[in-house]
Amino acid sequence: MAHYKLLHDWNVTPAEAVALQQQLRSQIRIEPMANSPRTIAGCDISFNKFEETVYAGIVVLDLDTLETIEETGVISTASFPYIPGLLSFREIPSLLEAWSTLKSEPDVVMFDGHGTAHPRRIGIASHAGLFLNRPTFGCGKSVLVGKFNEPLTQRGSWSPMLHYGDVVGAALRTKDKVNPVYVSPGHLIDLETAIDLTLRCHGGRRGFGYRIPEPTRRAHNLVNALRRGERPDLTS
DNA sequence: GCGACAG
DNA sequence: ATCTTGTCGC
Repeated sequence: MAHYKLLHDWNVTPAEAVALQQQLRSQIRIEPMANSPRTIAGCDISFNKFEETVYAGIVVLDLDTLETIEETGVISTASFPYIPGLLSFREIPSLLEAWSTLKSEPDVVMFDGHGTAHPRRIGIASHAGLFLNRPTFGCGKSVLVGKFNEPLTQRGSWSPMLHYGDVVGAALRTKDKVNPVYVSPGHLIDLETAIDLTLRCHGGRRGFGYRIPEPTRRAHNLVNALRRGERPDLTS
């Protein structure tokens, strides 16, 4: 089973969460990946509004064929509320539970959110990367922080996202004429590699494929099916 | 002080 | 995030 290191307690107040981010940010390493990845994991959580129960899932794919290698899901509970800038404290705990049930160890992990494109440069992808101790990056559907020029409409076009003088990520077009996704490195990876991997995770080519990259898309479908009770096999 | 604000 | 049908545009 895949493991991770519990760097700190998750039972904290919002103020303590911010203090933890300030303390952890110095440990984040933005650098080229040490090894060429063969597998990539996508993760996501789903829940019914106003309820504590959350459904967390992870899907592992082969980077070359985009075939699903493994998938897992868990039903858990999230006590921390959603607060912009503190998303990791709400989602990572349950995602780690799912992670611990994985048989394989993904080479790199994609998150539905941001990495360095965060007010304190430690979005969910970066935070999780420290716990998992492996390359991670974020691919969000909307912006938290960062200014950028609209990239050209062609798939593959991108423009840097700037925040207080730092290039924190990229607005990347994953498909012709559709809104861009926002990519940023999490830990043990650089922006260029994160962009490349995101493009490789597209069922791409001429009108096929979606805006959301396959790892996240499949994880999203998985957790929704779990929430609706359509995947009893993942529970028992 | 006002507005913005991942999922 | 989630609740939901049709509809505008390429």
